[in-house]
Formats: sequence, structure tokens, C-alpha cells
Amino acid sequence: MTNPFSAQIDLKATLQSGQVFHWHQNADNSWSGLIAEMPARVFEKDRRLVVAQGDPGVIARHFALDHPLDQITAAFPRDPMSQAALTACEGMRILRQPHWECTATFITSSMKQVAHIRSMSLAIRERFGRRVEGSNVSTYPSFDALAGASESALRACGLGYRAGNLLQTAQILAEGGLNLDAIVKQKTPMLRKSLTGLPGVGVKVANCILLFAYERLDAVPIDTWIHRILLTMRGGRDGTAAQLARYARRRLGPYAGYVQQYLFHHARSLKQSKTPVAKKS
DNA sequence: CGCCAGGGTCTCG
DNA sequence: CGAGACCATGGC
Repeated sequence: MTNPFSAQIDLKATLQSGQVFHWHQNADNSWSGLIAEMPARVFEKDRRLVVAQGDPGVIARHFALDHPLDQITAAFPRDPMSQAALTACEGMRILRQPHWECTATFITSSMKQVAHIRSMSLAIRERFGRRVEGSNVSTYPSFDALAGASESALRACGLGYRAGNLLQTAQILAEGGLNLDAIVKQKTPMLRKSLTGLPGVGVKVANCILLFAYERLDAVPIDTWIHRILLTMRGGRDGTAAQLARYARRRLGPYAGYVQQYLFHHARSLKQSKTPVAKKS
């Protein structure tokens, strides 16, 4: 068995591509976060992941160092947009996140920018989570903990109208209406249907959860960014959600979710770099 | 300061 | 099935 830590990774792209929202970069360029309730600190050296804190096995699994990145990138479409994204984001990985944490954060994600999803996530952790020794971030609260929260307290975390959805979903899970861990066995269409049964989970959010927490690497979340990109790929021809989903599945290949993530992160990075720097005084 | 953001849901045709 | 209205909030 080869050492999983010999696999390449772009740590910054992985942690800043809108999959996960609570990690922060330290002054020494290492990154700190929690994997479920385990404090972790990692850094990148020669395009490889190095563990400074936390169980290496748990970290290797969370960062999906076993994903066959060479095979995945070799299966990328040959079009210029996909290839440009591949070049720009080489080494980016799709994490294996805890089911509930991922579900909850993406319920709060609708019509929100990445920066604000992060601030909501941190506020929820601070208000309802548990402090852990060795971490300056609190755990994401369990659904049992959130099921007993008030909607107004959730709104105070900046959730707006999403507060009711998160609360109702937490209550359904607390009452045993769905077991997020047991449904891993379901085939993707059935699993997607199970997830969209939860308040605040439509097809797009379900695809995020499938991709980021259930290892369904062919799931393609179509948000406003990916919608625009698919539009361009189709020569400006728009379509219904179902048509675009079908197009993405065919066009982006067996690892369509990975391609989607590279396209998403690359497009956002480009826009960021186009933002003019603050003028000198 | 107006526009837009990793949308979901309900209604109405 | 498909299009539109509505929903809160903050970054930029």
C-alpha cells in the first residue's frame, strides 16, 4: 500500500473552492479546521499534504487522498474552458465531508455568496457548537442540538429565511424521519430523492451534498456560475434545468462533479483577480 | 448604493 | 411540466 500522503494536492484551492467553510489559514501558512470533532492543522509542502495536528488516517480520508486524481483529470473534457480550469486548479480535491455538517451548511447556502456562507457557518458553530481543546473553532452542532434551537436564534446567525428550513430539517432528523448515515447505500437517484425530501434541499443543494459528502463524483450542482458556463459551452443556448443537467452529465464525463468544481473555482478566481486593487492614497 | 449571490418553494397556467 | 413571485441578508 502506497503512502496516501504521496498524492498531490492544492490545499488552498481545495479549502477555498466553496466546498467547506470553516477552515482558516495561520500566519505560518498552515490551515486549521475541525474534521467532525477532531482538531486538525495541515500544510502543503512540494504539492503534498503534511499533517501538523490530527490523526493522519482521518485526515487522509477527509482530504480524499485516495481519489485517483491522474485518472480523474485524464477524463476531463478537451474543450478550452475545462482544460484551462484544469491547468489553473491542478491538485484541487473534492473532500469527504460529514453528512450532516455538509447538508446543514448547504441548506444555508441558497442565494448567498461564499464569504457569507462562511460567516453564517462560524456564527452557528459559535452559538450552538461545542468548544474543543486544540481548536479555535467550535464544532458544528448536531441536528439534535439545532432541533431545540429557536428560529429567531438561528436568524441571529444571519440565516434570514433559511433559518426555518435548517430548523425543520434538524427536527426531522432528530425525530428519525431520515438517517443521513444509513442512506449511503442508496443509488444516486434514490439518494438524491431522499435528500430533496428535506426542507431547504432542492436539486442543486442535493447535488452539492452528493458530491461533497457522499462521494458521488458525477453529481453536478448547477448554480449561477455553472449555469453561465454551461450556457457558454452551448454557444449561448439556454435550456430548462433538466436539459442543462443532461448536457452537463454527457459533456463533462464520468467525473462531471470534479470538472464542475474546477470550472466553478476557476471562474470565481478569475473574477477575483479582475477586481481592481485599492487605489493608492 | 444597487446589484447579485453555490436556490427552494409555492402558485398558476 | 414550466415560468414567476417571493423570500432576508451582506459583500462588493
